[in-house]
Amino acid sequence: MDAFYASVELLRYPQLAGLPVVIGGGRRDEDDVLVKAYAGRLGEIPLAAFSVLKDYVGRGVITTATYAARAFGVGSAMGMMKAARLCPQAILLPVDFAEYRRYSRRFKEVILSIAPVMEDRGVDEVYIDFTDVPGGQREGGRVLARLLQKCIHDATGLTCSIGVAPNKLIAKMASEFNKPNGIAIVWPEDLQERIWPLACRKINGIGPKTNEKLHGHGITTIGELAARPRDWLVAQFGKSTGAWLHAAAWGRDERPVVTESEPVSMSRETTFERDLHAVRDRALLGQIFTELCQQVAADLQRKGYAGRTIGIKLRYEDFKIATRDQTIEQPTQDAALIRRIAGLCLKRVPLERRLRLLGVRVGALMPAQAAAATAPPVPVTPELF
DNA sequence: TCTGGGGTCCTAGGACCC
DNA sequence: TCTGGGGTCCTAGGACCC
Repeated sequence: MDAFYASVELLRYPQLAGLPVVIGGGRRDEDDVLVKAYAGRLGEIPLAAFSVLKDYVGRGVITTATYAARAFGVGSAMGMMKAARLCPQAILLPVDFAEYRRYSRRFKEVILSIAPVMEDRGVDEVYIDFTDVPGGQREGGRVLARLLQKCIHDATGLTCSIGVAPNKLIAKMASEFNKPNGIAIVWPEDLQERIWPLACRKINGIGPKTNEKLHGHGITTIGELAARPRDWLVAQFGKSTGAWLHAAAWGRDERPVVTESEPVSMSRETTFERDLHAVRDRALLGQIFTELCQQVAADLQRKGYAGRTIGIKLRYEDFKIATRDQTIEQPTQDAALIRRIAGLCLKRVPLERRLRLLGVRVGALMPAQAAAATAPPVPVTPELF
């Protein structure tokens, strides 16, 4: 989906069309301020709904920016304070995940009604297997892609960009070619001309670290990566990553479109308004800790899962991360038990430095029903003879 | 001007068992 | 008395993605 969160907000507030708008989480000033520059131009937007980026205080990051805001160099994952310097006049809207999820469900329903083999990749992205969809091969998939775009737009008012290719790896790259509201068809024989000139970073799975390492070896483009012998890549990056890098550069990817999966873990975490100290802010930390446990437990219960591995995550003021976890006998979804085990984890981690973030995680999940079936029988008081 | 939240997967060492 | 592999589980950290 194109600029998904921002596009949903533009449906709600059409008078923002063409203006720089950013969607950001985190905290804002108590009093949301409407900047004078926009006074009179925005009609009936409730003042409480938004503020202006330059008035933001806090530690949030941008989740989405409209194309008008992107023109100022503002982009996702950028700190709000930095974005405010680049584009102080941008309208700032708080995130409304519930609303985005509603639109997410809607566009996925549309896709499923047309092409039932769909893999969920988060709130705004999916893989679709065109192979067995009637007409899915016409014009290399362009006809079906156009149909999907039209049906999604009719149902939601939103635009999306679609890449069609022989596998997920190339399709993902192709989907970026003609954003927004674009379609790109990439054939196997297009590899050299359309994929090899791209930066390695465009490969889904090559992040900042691998990219840096590749740069260190003088490898910038996918074509340069493809030129390296497989054995050399294995020697540099290890058996698994090396082989994968080679395959990816040559456009090879056999992963199926996975239509169903079970969650592995659920977690809640929060970044504090200010860094907290384990001793000096003990009461506040304890309260936040308990709330996180309650939230995870509620998530587990609502979704019908229980887990055996309880863990915590700390981020220190210097941004270093520490995790601890402990596995228990029986899966649980109980807030008090999670709190108790997480408390034990907390005792095993250094607490001298101040903390920026605290998180609680439950892993090794299984459906709560299955978990109940594995529970040992309730002990019976032995009869006394 | 400091950098969110919720996930998945991989690696590597150690414990433990056969 | 000393020495084998193989397999699974647990734990901590890290890379990456949306």
